[in-house]
Amino acid sequence: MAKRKMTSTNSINREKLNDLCGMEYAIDLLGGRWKLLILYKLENRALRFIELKKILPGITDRMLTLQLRELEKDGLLHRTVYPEVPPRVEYRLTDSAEKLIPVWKALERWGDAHREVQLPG
Amino acid sequence: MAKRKMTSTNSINREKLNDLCGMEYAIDLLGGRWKLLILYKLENRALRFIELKKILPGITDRMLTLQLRELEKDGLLHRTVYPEVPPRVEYRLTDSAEKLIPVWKALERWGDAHREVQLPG
DNA sequence: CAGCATCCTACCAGATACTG
DNA sequence: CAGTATCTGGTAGGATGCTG
Repeated sequence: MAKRKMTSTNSINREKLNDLCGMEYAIDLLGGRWKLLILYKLENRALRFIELKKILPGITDRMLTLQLRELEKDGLLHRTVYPEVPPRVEYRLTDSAEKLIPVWKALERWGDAHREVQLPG
Repeated sequence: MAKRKMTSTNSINREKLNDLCGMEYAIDLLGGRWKLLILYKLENRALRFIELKKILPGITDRMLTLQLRELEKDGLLHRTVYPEVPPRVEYRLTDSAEKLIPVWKALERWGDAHREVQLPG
């Protein structure tokens, strides 16, 4: 089978979509180190580039830019540029992305619970 | 901040756990191309190595082995070896992993729905 | 069957410098 | 402020061959 790229820095091959179940599709769009985390931080609020950078520990400008661009392209983020000086750009969730809120809420709860089990005390 | 490895082929740095929210912890454990998919395929059934390989399109022996070992180490899979010839090894979800079922169910539904929106027709 | 060992490469992602 | 451009190393992950 043809190699399907799957990293945080790629978008899905549109021609291969019919081969994928919803899970694989979702993993393709959200997989990687930063994407889910970025969406999660944008829950119920728009944030600027620099604000995102502050609350995403260790991300570089480059990676943040790349991830934001892909999330935008995949219909998960809105990017709004305000024609001001200095420039201001805000990112917020699309309706599609907001439907993911229950998913990451559940994932977060699980993470907290599982961590307790694995690291008691 | 110290670089925190985050790939499908590493386990979390236990000393850094206090810095992480449940989300980051969960992403660390489940991130990457295969892990969530493997767990998903094991829902409600135990599978053998070769069976997993068949239903995971494109995975290599090497990657499947690596991912299974990490999932086992992180407390998400049970590995049962039956002392037979030829050898038989079965993998099944732990209780912790079973608590993730609602997460990937929701993710799967979202993937299906989002794909419809992005690719009408 | 269920893997491990080895080798190899593409490319992810960090560091740094620069720009409108 | 909100990004690009460029260079680079590390590693994810593929191919192949072998073993208990």
